[in-house]
Amino acid sequence: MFELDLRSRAPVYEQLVEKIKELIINNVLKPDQQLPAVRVLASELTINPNTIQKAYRELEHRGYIYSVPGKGSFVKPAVPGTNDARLQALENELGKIISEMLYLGVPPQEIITMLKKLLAKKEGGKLDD
Amino acid sequence: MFELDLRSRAPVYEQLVEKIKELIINNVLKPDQQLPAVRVLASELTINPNTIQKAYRELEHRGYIYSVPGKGSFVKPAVPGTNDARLQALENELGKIISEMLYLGVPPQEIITMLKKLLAKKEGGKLDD
Amino acid sequence: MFELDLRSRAPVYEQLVEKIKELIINNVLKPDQQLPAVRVLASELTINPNTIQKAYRELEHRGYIYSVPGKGSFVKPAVPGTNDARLQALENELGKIISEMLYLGVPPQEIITMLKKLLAKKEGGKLDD
Amino acid sequence: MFELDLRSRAPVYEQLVEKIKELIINNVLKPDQQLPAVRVLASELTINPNTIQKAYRELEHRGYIYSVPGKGSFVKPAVPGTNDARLQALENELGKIISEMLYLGVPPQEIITMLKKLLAKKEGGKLDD
DNA sequence: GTGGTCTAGACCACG
DNA sequence: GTGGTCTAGACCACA
Repeated sequence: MFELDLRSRAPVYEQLVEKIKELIINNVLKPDQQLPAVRVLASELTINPNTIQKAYRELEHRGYIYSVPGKGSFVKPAVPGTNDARLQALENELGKIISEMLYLGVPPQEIITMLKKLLAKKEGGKLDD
Repeated sequence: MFELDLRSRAPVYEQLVEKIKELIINNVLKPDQQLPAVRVLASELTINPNTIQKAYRELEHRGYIYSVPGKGSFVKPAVPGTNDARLQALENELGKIISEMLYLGVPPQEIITMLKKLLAKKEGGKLDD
Repeated sequence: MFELDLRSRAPVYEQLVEKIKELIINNVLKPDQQLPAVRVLASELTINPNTIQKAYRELEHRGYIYSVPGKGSFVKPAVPGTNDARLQALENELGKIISEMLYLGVPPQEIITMLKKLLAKKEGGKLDD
Repeated sequence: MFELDLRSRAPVYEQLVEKIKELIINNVLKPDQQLPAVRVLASELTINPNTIQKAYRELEHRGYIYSVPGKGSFVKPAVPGTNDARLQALENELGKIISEMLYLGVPPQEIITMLKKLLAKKEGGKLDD
């Protein structure tokens, strides 16, 4: 399903959170789709089930999935307009990235072009579903 | 000079790295300008000099500053075209941010507008220097 | 009759208990009225009859209903003055809620107002029956 | 510091969360005061440190404390006006409690009296600090 | 010394 | 079979 870097400084469970979050955001994992069972994913990644569970719980706290004991874990459908705080944080990050690009000598026009290209790709990817 | 959040779960030295990196990127600290001496900064921020040391070492490792033994640490001038790896990483991050914004329901057009607004602000700030 | 949230992390039988308890408390289910048969309710809610059984057993244990073997389950009439323990527990819960409201900055006067408003609504609802 | 019921159906870590939350809400644990170290509390309660940590992390997620690695865990000062959702939930719970009290035969006037008495006690307790 | 991560392995409730 | 809880015990980064 995906790869983990066990030697990374980032905790394994955090890497898991990021990877799964990405799959959800990119619509690879669809709303209400079931995630791999804790034990299954654990054995696939040769990682302790507790670590997977920690990742799942963190994803639940962050609002990306929901877990039903005895049933499984599922992708939580996003409700637009309920994450203003998150959006603000994203705009903030965006600002930092732009600053660094400018610092590295990328012309503003090129940044805009880059953004448009990325948007086209993402939108295209979405239409593929 | 700047503020640290000792309550944050982010390590102090990491916060330092981020803050100084920001000052360099935003051209507040100019190329070849000398950074505050370790002991001075330590007493100003009332934190352990070892922590400052670690932050400076990290900044040097990441290519934002250089150290001259016996003299101190200085801002490393950015040379356009020599940081393709970093640029690639930034584009990657940009992609993730865009994905999440789309996921949260922000229309593509609005993202472009947001970017342009941010660019205008940054460029304006730079011209002020 | 009512809705269950199969996505909730609360066990289905617990949700059932709460819902039915609410119906009894709010006098929608009257004293000595018969509850739906286990199998009927099970097919209506499309859940396992065993789950309904468990909920009914729990409700009986808590004193809200009584079962007549071969006949079915019925709402147990409340006899004022026989539930001091439950009342004490409720006062306890009330205390906790008040504490948290005060902690969150709600002025005492506003809490009293809120209570009176709620009481008016409940009493009104009861008169409607 | 407090007691746990190891035979209860409620998970130990949840009991811990509730108890500590109560201490914070009732101002027994003051803002920015340090909580007992994970290992210390674990040995005091003869419970596994992991369980304590799980409770602490949950409290952090719910906004009652903050943990700084290497430093300790501390009570997070409450910021009034930032918990509308929580307040709504509390009002909801309040409604249920009132319903049940009415069901048990408590006259509305008595409920108001009870509330006022509780408020007086809580306020008095706060003034004691 | 602090919180944090991770493993191995056991047991439980739910449906 | 599912998620959840708990223990015992090891190791790490930070200040």
